[in-house]
Amino acid sequence: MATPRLRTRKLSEPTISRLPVYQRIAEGWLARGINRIDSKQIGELAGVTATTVRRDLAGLGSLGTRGAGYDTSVLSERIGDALGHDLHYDVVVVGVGNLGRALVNSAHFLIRGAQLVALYDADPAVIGTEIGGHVVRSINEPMVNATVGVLCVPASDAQAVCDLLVGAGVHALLNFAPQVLNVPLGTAVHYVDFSIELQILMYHLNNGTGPLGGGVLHSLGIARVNATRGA
Amino acid sequence: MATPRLRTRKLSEPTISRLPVYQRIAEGWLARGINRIDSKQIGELAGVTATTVRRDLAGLGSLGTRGAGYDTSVLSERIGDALGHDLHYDVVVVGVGNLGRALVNSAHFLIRGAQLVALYDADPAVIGTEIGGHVVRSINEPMVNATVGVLCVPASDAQAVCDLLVGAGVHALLNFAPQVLNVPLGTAVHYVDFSIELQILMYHLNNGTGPLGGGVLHSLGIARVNATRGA
DNA sequence: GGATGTGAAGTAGTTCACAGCC
DNA sequence: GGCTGTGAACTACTTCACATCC
Repeated sequence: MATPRLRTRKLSEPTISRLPVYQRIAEGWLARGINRIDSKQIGELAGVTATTVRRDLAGLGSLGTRGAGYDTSVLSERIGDALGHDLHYDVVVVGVGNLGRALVNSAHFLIRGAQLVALYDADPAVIGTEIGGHVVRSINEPMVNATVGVLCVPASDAQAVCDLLVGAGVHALLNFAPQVLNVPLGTAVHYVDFSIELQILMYHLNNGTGPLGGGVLHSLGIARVNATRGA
Repeated sequence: MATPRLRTRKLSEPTISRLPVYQRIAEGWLARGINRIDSKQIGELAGVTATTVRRDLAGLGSLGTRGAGYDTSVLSERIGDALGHDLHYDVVVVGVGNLGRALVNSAHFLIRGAQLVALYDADPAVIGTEIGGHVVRSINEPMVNATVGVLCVPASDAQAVCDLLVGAGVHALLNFAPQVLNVPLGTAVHYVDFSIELQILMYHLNNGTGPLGGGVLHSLGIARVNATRGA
């Protein structure tokens, strides 16, 4: 489990959120047979400045070549290392409504290192059916061992499911329910809330703003948080 | 369309992402008949410090009462005003695969002010069927007039759909495809990328970190961004 | 020549600490 | 007494500008 290894020093939160973007860009170029890219090109595609790209990448060590830019395959690999893609993660998805299905069926969702091991649901109508190559299990069955839990359940069930997952040894939760979760110290929870994303967009619409304003007016670098309990 | 009005001064990006959380908390308490809340309580439920809550709310004017906290109904209302919930938004969703359905069927997704006006898809098998009270139209039909467009299409189709929406007068896009969009200046784009959220979580899992560390170890305040083109 | 990597400067956001008001 | 609202300090992040190296 804990495989600390000689990882790079701690990266900043904004950097962490941008690295996956750079990696995807590098992989895209690599797939097209291009194996050189510079910080200006990455920045344009990612919607950030070239300086920011260089700072972010400098945090992973000296990956680039002065005068020539970055090697796309080295870049992809080193970012993967920094994000922990070389480790192995067993992922459990709880709740196979439309959102759960969307994730399970998405080619993009599970990246290298992450492997779906089980699906759970409470609805007898879907228990036993097969989705994305996995038979949906009852939430009342014992949980399999896993590292990451993804919650795609209603807010009212989120805490109970969270407790089940934590009890089964899950240390990281991706929570799509608009509900703050209580977890033991040492458990990471990351919240994604669609409604909040829409509200952020609406604010920018009203105010004609967005952090960036050059040619492409992105509403980049926004965030997500959590929600209320009960109600 | 443009209804600028006497809006509050510009709010910071992190503040904007937290206000919807505070609002939901206030509404939850209000629904339970409680009409007073203080910054410490909000902070605990939202996973931020009381000071941050007060700073954020101070940006909307003096909403609170010294010694007594905030009135939950006033709070909810004023946050709604700041985020533009008093205005009206016509929302179009393109792509009614699992993700599109999840959004359309979610009670939480559309908040006050936002109204779903049409669904589009390219798949003949779903065109003409009814989802969430709306008949799915063909992407080849002319687009209805709308303010906000939600893209739930594959990355390869995202730019084309984006162009259609922008051509039809849409000024704000919520993009779930892992694809950076080119839009005219003045159009807001907000990106949500599930795979990136998972990668951020995995980083925190490996590093035992998370911006906050008190009792609840949230991986709060993370972000989203975009992706590569082509591939 | 050209692009990286980085000290230094600048900007934005958070936290402290307390004055002000109920 | 208690909690808001805010100047001041602090911390974090970004941008500038340039020395460094291929």
